[in-house]
Amino acid sequence: MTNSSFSATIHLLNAAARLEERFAGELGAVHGLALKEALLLMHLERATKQRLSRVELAKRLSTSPSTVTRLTLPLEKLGLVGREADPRDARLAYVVLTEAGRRVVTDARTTLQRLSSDAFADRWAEEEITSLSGLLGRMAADQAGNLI
Amino acid sequence: MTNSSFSATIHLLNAAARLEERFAGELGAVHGLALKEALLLMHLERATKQRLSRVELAKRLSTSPSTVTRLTLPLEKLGLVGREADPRDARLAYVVLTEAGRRVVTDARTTLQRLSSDAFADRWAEEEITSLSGLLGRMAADQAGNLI
DNA sequence: TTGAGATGATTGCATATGGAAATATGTCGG
DNA sequence: CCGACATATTTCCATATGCAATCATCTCAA
Repeated sequence: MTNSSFSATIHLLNAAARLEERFAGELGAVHGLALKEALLLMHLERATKQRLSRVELAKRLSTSPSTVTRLTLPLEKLGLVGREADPRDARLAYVVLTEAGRRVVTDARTTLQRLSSDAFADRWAEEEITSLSGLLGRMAADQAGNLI
Repeated sequence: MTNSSFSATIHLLNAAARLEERFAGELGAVHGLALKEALLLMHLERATKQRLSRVELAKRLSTSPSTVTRLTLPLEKLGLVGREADPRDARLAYVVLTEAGRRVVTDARTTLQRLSSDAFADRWAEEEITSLSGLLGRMAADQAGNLI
């Protein structure tokens, strides 16, 4: 008997790698955004005041604070995000979604939704997708600030 | 109503990122292997004659041929894999698992199984994990040479 | 109030990775 | 057989990323 946790893990890593590969190309071609940049904007969109500290973004993206710093640089130059200080804590440098950023993230999400639908288009019943989504969602049950 | 494909996709990417982060540390500490190196060895172990061409490995790992070339270099120096030519096609440079590689991959898989079990330890019923594994496996149904 | 330790952000450095180019070899039609 | 095109591998180059060090600021206890 094969360890089912192991089996799920291997399948999960494989599926994610394939999806990322598949998404990166089209998302970049359509919006000039990397997948992680789109996810970053989506986190901002969903946050209170549409802003988050860099450390908080790093946690939600499962990446390092330094990566967030470098990820936001080009987005700031493009005017998709801005920078805000916290009056109570001068260490914080919030990343805040701009009006232009709101437009871009809306479009990018539409593209991601289409790509997602395509990925499940064949051989999948709606209830199977819902079941999969629910189970995967449970893996993030302990996590704050989920996108969905 | 939220697009369930989109929801599943977002959860999938998030779950994979968290698992990779979690696994990388311990796998490296225990065996000195990166997650992708362990997966590479596992693919070889499962293949006919325990060998695969670099292009085939790239497909199965969802990475580029150049990455496979560089991934195998240190593994070869460690004696975990070797190189074999194909008598019929001089372009091919098979990556073949060595006896030392077999031992290492057995140990690494044991570690991965333990880490996987830990990841699902709480809040998960066996049948839920099996269901998740089955659904994720369907996402790879079109793929040749699956690990599981 | 003050000093020790914690936290947020950035930067330097080393490593990882993809894509294009270069090279070698194979295949196929004429 | 020959040339055009395809395929496998490697290398070059640019980019991406994590970690450790650094700096600034905050918190808390004495």
